[in-house]
Amino acid sequence: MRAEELKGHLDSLLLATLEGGPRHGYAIIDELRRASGGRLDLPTGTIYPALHRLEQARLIAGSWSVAAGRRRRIYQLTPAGARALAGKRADWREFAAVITAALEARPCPSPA
Amino acid sequence: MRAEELKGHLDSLLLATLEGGPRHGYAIIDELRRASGGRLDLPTGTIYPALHRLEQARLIAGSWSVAAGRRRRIYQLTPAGARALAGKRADWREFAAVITAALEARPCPSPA
DNA sequence: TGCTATACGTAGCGTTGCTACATATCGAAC
DNA sequence: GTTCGATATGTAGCAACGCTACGTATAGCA
Repeated sequence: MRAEELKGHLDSLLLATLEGGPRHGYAIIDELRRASGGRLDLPTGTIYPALHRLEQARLIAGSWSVAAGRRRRIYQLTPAGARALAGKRADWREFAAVITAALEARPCPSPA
Repeated sequence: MRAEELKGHLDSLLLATLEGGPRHGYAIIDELRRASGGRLDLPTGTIYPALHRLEQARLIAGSWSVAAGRRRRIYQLTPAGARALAGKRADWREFAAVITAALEARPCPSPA
């Protein structure tokens, strides 16, 4: 999976993962790997800045917790985040349809 | 259609459009608009640099022509471009499947 | 003591698509 | 005749994004 492809779609994945309940960053990586059959294995340097962005945008809310001596930042969807996710799902469906159509459809033969 | 979404997929669209025969930049914009039902309306500042990239990568070959007093740069797929397009189509199908799965699938409830 | 897994973080980089602008020709409108 | 829009190409500079590479820290096991 090339890196550039993911651009603009990562936020949707993170929000969708948090739809299943609050999670911390490391667990989100695990869940995305699981949900994709291992094809989505995102580095921490991708996840954490993205979570910070989403938190600043108030789409997710974070809080610290400590379990087994390890500090974790637990994130959960805000109402705004849930609305954003719905919009992003619709966006994705349209985007995927457009790209698929343009890729698969035989274009009109060029007049040249 | 948000801008970031397209990143990493534009090259595929351009190659696919040229699969229908040689075309110049302006005509590619028209064809993409037609093939997408108007939902893909790319600015020239997006198309031309992308075409230059693809030409430098030898995936397309350009040549000047003059019709009705207007100079045009006609591009056509190279054999390498056709191979690249096949790969990109496969990439897209996998990418779309992964994102769709991650977006639609209910994730495992978090243990938290 | 060292290694691995867990867990978070950031600085810097490279790629990419877009905005805004510049240039030029042609045909139609005024 | 000049203005305007469509046709046609081009570039400089910007902003956004995901990744690499690093750093920090704790827990558990060999």
